[in-house]
Amino acid sequence: MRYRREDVVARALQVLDDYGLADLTMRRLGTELGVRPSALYHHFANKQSLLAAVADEILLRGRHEPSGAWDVRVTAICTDLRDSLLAYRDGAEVVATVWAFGLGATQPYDDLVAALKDGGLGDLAQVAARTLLHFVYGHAVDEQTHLQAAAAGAIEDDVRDTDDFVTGLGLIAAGITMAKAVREASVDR
Amino acid sequence: MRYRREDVVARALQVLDDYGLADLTMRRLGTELGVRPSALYHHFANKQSLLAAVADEILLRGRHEPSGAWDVRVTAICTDLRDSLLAYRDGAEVVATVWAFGLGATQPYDDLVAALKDGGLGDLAQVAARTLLHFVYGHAVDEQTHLQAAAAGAIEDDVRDTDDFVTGLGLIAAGITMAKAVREASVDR
DNA sequence: ACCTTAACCTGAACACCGTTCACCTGACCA
DNA sequence: TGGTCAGGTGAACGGTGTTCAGGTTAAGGT
Repeated sequence: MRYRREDVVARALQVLDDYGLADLTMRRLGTELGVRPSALYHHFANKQSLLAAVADEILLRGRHEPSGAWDVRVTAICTDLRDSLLAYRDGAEVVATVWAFGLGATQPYDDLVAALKDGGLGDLAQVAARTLLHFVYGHAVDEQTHLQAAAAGAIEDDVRDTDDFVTGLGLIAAGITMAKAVREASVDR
Repeated sequence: MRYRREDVVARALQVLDDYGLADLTMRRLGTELGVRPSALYHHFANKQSLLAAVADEILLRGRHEPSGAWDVRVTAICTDLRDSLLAYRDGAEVVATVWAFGLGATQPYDDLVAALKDGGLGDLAQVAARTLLHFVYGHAVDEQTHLQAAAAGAIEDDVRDTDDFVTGLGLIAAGITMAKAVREASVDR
């Protein structure tokens, strides 16, 4: 059996979901595909590139085209993003890392900036988008970490996580709304 | 020469600052101390514990006792925290990871919750504190990542980072202030 | 039908990593 | 003087990402 790039990504995503990021190793993935590890380097320059492709695939599979008023769109983008991250084991960690290193996963940022610019945030759009992403990624990584600790240890899982996410997101959204008001007042009319 | 736990932590912090997290290895640290790597396991159960101690040391060295009105205290805690993280190479990454895994670095969270409770945020204090930390850690990790990329590549370093931090922090602070107002109105009077 | 080309893969090695464990050493204290 | 024990040694174990010269196979044009 011979594989194409996309086959490898799909299998990597499955290994990630089944065994976690720590066990998503080039050797493990190779074994899973019935192939030597070195064969994977014909599809990806290094493991980071592989992970970047996996991150983009996670985002692609959970993507909804943003629509509606700018503020509900911002909320929807963040909520959908969280759902995408939580859909695969260690998904948040993978996507957050790839985004932080600038290797991919740019879609959520682009969508957020577009929505915020439509909302008249102007130059604040980029800062606001990054602030939102820091929250969503941070919260999702926390949630998945504790979720995994709960699966191994004795702690029962919190359903409070979803409420916390909505609350935290609302906090930032309120700040953005206020900043928009201040901005429009300073331009006078 | 024989070492105590704190000597090892101090040296680890120096290795971190000089060579980065990727090169802070048990073998490297051992060599730096003139000792076999296995000797380090007399001071720490594993590398994670070592990193937890390093994270706490970073926070301890940059710590200012919080004081003043609750809102300026919240801002001061976040700003000082950022300064602490940026004071050592890869400091943000180390502290954020230790905090995420629940192995230490709890001081900033405790300080923030205390300040927010003083501000009358009530049950929202914990959520607000985590939201602030997600921002500070996320921003600092980004900043340090790009700062390192700039040191290696051709990109010149942005001074815009500090402005971005203040702006983003102000966004969340505004959201918290608004949430506080809403909360107090709903309790009626 | 043949042959070329490029994509795909092998096998073996390299230089690391965190961690364990039986054993040794030297300072301190009763 | 002798015991205790924190600190250190040396060697190994099983794992990691990555490289590279060479083999193999599928596809496509002539």
